[in-house]
Amino acid sequence: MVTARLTPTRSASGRRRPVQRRSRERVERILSAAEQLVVSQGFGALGTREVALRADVPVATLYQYFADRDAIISALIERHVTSMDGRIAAALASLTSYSVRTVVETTVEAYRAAYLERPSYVVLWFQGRLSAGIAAYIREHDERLADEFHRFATTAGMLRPDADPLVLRLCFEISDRFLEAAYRHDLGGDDRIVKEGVEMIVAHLERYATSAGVAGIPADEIAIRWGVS
Amino acid sequence: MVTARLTPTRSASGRRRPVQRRSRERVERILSAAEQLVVSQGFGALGTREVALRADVPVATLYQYFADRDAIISALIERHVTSMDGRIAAALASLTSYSVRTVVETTVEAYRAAYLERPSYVVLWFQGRLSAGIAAYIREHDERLADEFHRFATTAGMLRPDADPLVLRLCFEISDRFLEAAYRHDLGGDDRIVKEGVEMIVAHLERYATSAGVAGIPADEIAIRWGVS
Amino acid sequence: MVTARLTPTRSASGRRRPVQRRSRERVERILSAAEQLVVSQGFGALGTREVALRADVPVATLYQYFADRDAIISALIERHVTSMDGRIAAALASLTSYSVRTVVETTVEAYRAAYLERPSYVVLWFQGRLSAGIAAYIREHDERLADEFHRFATTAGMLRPDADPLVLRLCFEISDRFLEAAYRHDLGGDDRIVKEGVEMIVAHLERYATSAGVAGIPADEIAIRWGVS
Amino acid sequence: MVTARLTPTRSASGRRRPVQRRSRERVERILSAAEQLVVSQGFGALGTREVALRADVPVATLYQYFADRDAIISALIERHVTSMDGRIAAALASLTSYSVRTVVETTVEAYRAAYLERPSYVVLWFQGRLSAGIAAYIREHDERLADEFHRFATTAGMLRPDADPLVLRLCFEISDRFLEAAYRHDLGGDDRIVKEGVEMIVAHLERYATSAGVAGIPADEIAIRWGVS
DNA sequence: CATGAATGAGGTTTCATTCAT
DNA sequence: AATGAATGAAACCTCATTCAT
Repeated sequence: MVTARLTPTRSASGRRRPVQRRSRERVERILSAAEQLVVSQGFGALGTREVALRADVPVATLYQYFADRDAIISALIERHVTSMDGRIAAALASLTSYSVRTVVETTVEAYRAAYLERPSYVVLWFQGRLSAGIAAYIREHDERLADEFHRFATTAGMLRPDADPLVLRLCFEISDRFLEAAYRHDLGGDDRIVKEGVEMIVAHLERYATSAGVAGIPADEIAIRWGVS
Repeated sequence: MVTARLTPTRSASGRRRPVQRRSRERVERILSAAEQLVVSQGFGALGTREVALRADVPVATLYQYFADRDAIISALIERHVTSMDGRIAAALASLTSYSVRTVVETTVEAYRAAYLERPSYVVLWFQGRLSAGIAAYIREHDERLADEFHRFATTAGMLRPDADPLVLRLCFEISDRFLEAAYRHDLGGDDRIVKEGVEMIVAHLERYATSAGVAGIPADEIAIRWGVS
Repeated sequence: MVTARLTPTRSASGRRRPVQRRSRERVERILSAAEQLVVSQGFGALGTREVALRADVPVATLYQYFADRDAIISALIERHVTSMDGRIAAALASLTSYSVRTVVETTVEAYRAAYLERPSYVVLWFQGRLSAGIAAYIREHDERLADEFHRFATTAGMLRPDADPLVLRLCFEISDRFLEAAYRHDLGGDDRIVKEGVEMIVAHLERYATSAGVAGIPADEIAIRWGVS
Repeated sequence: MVTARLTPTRSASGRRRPVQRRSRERVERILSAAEQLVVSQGFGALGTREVALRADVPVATLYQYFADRDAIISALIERHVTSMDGRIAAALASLTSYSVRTVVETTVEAYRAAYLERPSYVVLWFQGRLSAGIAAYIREHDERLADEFHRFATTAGMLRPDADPLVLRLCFEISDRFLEAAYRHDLGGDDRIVKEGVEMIVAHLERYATSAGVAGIPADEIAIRWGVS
């Protein structure tokens, strides 16, 4: 875990101190190097020596910022998760009409935009999930996100009140997978696969939707807003 | 890759030579040890030393049967794939009526039966997919299987002739995933997840099905048989 | 070695400068932390990081007060030696009658009192003796102390003038050892071992003693005083 | 701990197999290197890298013979202890008359002979005693040896039956120490120190001796023999 | 004077693989 | 064919120390 002192604090004068800026840059460089490595060689290749080499810092310096090798992986994942959550929240908040289809499509679009910007995402997401603690972290996050969707969709009246949260969790799992498949061979993402996947998800969710949830609910008629936690 | 000499060849006399039988047993022991290890400790723990220890053979002896560590993993996967393919073929061959639903359900049931017998499957399948060459192997196999399904289903008249093979490939991907989700926390497989997943796949495939493919075609009306390759 | 600036010097005004007082406190804190560490974890655990942590000063700050890690150990030992010498001097100065037995017993008692107050002593003494320079320092000190005893005892007429200084040095060595043995398992010191040891030393020294040295010489008949160096 | 297979076993033909001889030589080389290192630089310098360098084997090879760094230290100590015990037993077995003095002098002579042959002994003995498990091992060994002496001496009628075993333990401790002192500066051992030390021990033990134990008991009048365990 | 940050050097251990027999 | 022994390469991590501020 990145140590707290790296969180951007401002000195009394209001300027960031250069030392802190340098630290920040280094953490960035290290994480970028790690990401690059994971993406090109797989998670197994993420060794301290290699990361340090690519980040152009001495190995010992890694330990200034990260407790151990796992902490680097954690930070990598965390960074992605946070970024992803932000993108989804922003995308959903800007919708004017909420239907199962618009919500699903918008969410998928948010992922696609992220993938476009950072192709490392898929690799991180899929391979990171395997090792011990990380797996738990990602899974919990995904389930939390799915449950948030469930709460939002039922409260907003898109899904019937008795819709099982498990359904949404499954939809997240499956979306993960078709997205992975879509981006596996094609850095831009195979449009046909995405389209098929979205149809599958939308069709499935509409089984649990209210008629308003199918037709769409104007944003101003919804009391609850996404991500206003 | 298992070295060629292990493929069951018969000596001039027509009897297997005892040495070969011993070799065969050893390969089995090694692969079983490897599988046991992967399942209990994860793929990272599959080291030559450990495998040899559990198989009760000297480490150096591994190299009599396998070119290198990766070859052990490959053989492990290959063994599973072959076993899985056989199970699916047998299950489908015994159907009396072929519909999208019965074919999907039967296939999924075949997987479930295999998982029940060999819980190692999920681990092997999901974690093995990560490292380099293995990933390619599994993916190719899955695509070949999906394409075989496509050929079978269109030839048999279950799917419309213009159904995109890609649709079936996607269904395989997604089935993989909901099965993984179902078996992740529950060694017996979460029935609700499996049911949801099957419904999603069936509903999606029926979009591309003929009416006969939805209703079911008697086995004796189908010219082509599954697995008679 | 503690840097010179820490020797209590007075500024021109005759008052200690507050900065120096702070330094002094810090040195104390550092040494206490080091001692605590050595006693609880052994000498091997005396690392800069750990000492700094326990002393609650930044690691780099250690180097304001000590040239390097060894200097901390040296200071630790020095502090003990000085304290020990003071205790012995005080104890001996208060004797009213000087005989081989009273001197030995009093000296041993002084050690015991010190051990009682600072159980760290044994650890410091025995383990510290190993590394390079420290060993020499302690040995020299012990020999100087033994020689001082020799000078005192012969001048005072307790030992015969021709008694070999080597005998006293040996007695110091051996006392060290039986004390270590006595305190090894027993924080209070095993009385039986101490008693045996004292008897052994006294008996041995009396071989070289004058008859007055065995019987005891009143303090006011002795021209030389201990510790008036 | 050296693995069992290194114990000199003979093959069916009665010849040592060359492979085993080579292993044996390597273990010797490693232990000698370690010993040399400990003696010249102290125990702290006993690092795997350094030992391997001096033994002229790759670092990884150390782990063929020793489980870890500590195992090397253990083997070093064990080797010395075994050798020492043998020497003492041999020396005592050859005595024709047993008195407190002859037994003490003979034992000390055995130590001296060992020191002469292997000057590393003192260092090993004294410094090894500090780290964790080794300390316990040596101490226990010493106490066992002392108790064996006690049993032998009381059974043989040299010491009074009520002599406290603790007395002998203390004598061992102290002998250790005066020997250390004697050999500290002088590779041949300072004769005067040894002489003083022996006198001190003999004098002390004679306090607990029978008159026969002082005068000497002919070997053939003693039922029990040393080291015939 | 004080210190956060940086780092070269080294620590021990494991690994997959090869080779001599 | 079988294997005990050997090993280069790399793994992660810690340490005492210095330096720029």
